[in-house]
Amino acid sequence: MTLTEENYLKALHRLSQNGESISVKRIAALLDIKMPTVNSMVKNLSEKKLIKYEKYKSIELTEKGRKQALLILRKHRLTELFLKDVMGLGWEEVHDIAEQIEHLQSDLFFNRVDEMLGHPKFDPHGEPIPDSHGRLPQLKATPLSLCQSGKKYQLSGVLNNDASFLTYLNSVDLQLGSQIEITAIQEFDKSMAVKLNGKTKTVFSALICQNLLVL
Amino acid sequence: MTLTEENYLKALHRLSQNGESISVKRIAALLDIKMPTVNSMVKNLSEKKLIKYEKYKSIELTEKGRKQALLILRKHRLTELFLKDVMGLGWEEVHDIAEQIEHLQSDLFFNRVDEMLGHPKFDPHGEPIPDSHGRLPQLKATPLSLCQSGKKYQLSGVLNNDASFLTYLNSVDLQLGSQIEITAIQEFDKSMAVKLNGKTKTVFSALICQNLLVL
DNA sequence: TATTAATGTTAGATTAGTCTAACATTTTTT
DNA sequence: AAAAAATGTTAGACTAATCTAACATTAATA
Repeated sequence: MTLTEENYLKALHRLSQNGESISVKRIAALLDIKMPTVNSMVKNLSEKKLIKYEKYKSIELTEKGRKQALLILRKHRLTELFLKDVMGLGWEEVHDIAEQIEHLQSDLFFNRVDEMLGHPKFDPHGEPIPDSHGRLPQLKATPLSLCQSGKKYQLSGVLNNDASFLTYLNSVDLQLGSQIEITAIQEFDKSMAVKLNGKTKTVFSALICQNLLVL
Repeated sequence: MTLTEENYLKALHRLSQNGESISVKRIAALLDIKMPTVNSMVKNLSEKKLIKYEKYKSIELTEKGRKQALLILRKHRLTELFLKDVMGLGWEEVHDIAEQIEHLQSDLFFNRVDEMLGHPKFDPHGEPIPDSHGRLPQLKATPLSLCQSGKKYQLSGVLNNDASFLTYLNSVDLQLGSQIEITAIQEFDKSMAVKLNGKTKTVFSALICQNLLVL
């Protein structure tokens, strides 16, 4: 597969995420490429059985195509974690570099990255990292707001990256992997009384709960 | 610059290393590409002032071209060291991966790699690593066999990668950067009595001395 | 439902990098 | 110095990925 084809597959996968059907227009918009160009690439990918395509109909990834997309996504997410955790780059700096590294052809390299990170299952946004066969773990991180009282969870990501939110998380010493136990939920405003890492007790507003992803 | 252009520049630089003049034929052979293809690329690089080219004459890198080539070489050599020392990959495994990573566009990434490695000046073969401006250090690693008695040196590379040789180096705990002090040189067989890292005393045969590069 | 708007497709051009076949120049050998 | 060999160049074709302009179909709206 060419680098360009890989980028189309990634885009296709991303568009297929939010339920809506995939159109030439949307691909063109996402990749900032003109529609006729997309059209010819769509034909190409269709010939390679990576997508299902019929004129004027909406586009779908085949199983083969989805697997390829997930393998690229795996490389992207592992790379982001690596750049951040091993190399100490800032979260906002890693995306562009990962966009380039994700296209490397070297199982050896990515297996080693995976190993150095301890075979992570989720990235810092709580998004699952596909395994080396392009399969996704069944588990999906849930917003804390949908969780039950009396249970324990692990912070697996956040849905909001505002500085003020992240600063708050720091202030209560909440990091990826931190334990969150819900001790009570207020009926009225949906705020939650929680115990963090088995120690600190505090209260999360509904808004905070909506932005914390847990497992 | 495109990836292809970068690879041509690297090839040009490599060919310019061993004195001989650079011909279309030699570039074609090195890159495994047909001569007419090389010919057109040579014209292209010439227009971009990266090489000096006249029909039927031999080819030379311009200062600009050499600088570009050295910047790529820098990325390649830093990457190889990183893959080996930070990621623990084998020396024989790193080249192909570095060939891909060397084309990444990210000063941030390579500066961080450089930093994590402690701004190394030489790669494990004793080859100098160009600085971030594409300049080479004046120093050139020397075989230990040409060094003087009573002086201290740092191991900067090896000229032999046989397993038996490397195993030997391991057995005397000799690594890149290790200190080697020459305490005496035998007139007869050119063997050297040495003190390693200020501790271990041993004797290196002439053959060993010829294959150790020091600064 | 007829028209208009939005979206999708085709046709044909362009660029980078590659090729083969044919021709040109330089170098080597006789 | 002439012939042969080696090397270099030009011409023209091909593929992947892009574009614009024109045309076609589907969806929205009056």
